Amino acid sequence: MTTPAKWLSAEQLRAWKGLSLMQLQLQARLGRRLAEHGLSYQDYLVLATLSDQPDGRRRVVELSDELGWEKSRLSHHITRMCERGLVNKVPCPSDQRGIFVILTDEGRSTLSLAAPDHVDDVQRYFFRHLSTSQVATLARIADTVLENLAADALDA
Amino acid sequence: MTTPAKWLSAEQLRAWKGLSLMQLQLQARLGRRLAEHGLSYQDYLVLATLSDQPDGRRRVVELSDELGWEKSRLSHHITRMCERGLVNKVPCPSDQRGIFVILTDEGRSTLSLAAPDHVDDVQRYFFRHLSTSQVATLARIADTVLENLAADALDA
DNA sequence: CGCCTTCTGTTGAAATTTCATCTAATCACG
DNA sequence: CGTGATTAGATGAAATTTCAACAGAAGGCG
Repeated sequence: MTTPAKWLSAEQLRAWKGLSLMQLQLQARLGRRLAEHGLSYQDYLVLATLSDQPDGRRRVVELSDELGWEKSRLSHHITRMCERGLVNKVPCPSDQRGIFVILTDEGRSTLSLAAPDHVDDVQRYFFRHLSTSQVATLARIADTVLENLAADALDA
Repeated sequence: MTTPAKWLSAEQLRAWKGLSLMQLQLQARLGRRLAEHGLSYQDYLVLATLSDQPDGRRRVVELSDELGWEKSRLSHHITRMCERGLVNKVPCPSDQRGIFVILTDEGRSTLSLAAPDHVDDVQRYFFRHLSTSQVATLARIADTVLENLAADALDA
């Protein structure tokens, strides 16, 4: 064969374009609802990630990994969320460089107000249209692709 | 059960988070390569969309639909790409409000230089890890979700 | 026609994100 | 221990994206 693939097939193109368009539209839609609670979609992600932890705290670097955000972006964002009273920053005892980001009471209550509507939207606009096996396929695809990206990043 | 779904299942969560993380990382990776050709990922999308058309031209409103960008974002972006000489703007004869965005020779050649590397990356980092049926599933999911979002936007 | 509504695209300011750089702390290792 | 390399996070300026408001053109309908 010449090369593995000179271009994308029609089906690949449909999947590729569709996926990013879907992501954009979905995010826009979800953001519109979250705005009613005074949160951006990004704010929500941060709050939700913090609340995954029982003590509502995460190292900045952990958040950065989980969300896939550059550290600078996260740092700026956390600063702004701090000013709004949604989170706090406290130094990490075991690593003097580290910072814990912690949910404030207000952050927690804002999240708990927004979450039901948000989850409802995610179900309505996304999962409602997917079969169980489709969901499983998505999860597996994401894991596989991410694993390979990570592996590739090591030797590169 | 209480309500249809109070929260997301573990598998749903895995799919949901994985999908957006994948998108972010993928985009970052692809962007890094495109930067070698002096293009951002966004630039590439615009150029590629224009080059889909035989005459390399699109109405701004068409681009906005295809890319899912807000018109203001697109307007600013086109302006900047104009200044860099990648595209031109010409008024649309049949609709005095309309603007055609057109690939310049430089835009076309920049794209043709960047495209092979980019397509290669998309294959390497994404499609390489997917079976044919997984690709088909992705395409169908995106279409379905987008259709329902569009339908929902009408009566809302 | 005249009026009202919708559509297209632009604009400038504000908010967000990126980029390069910097400081301090940890780590690896002789 | 000491030194050089790496890591965590912050910072300010530049680039990008959003938001609200706007102007002109089309379209609908009396």
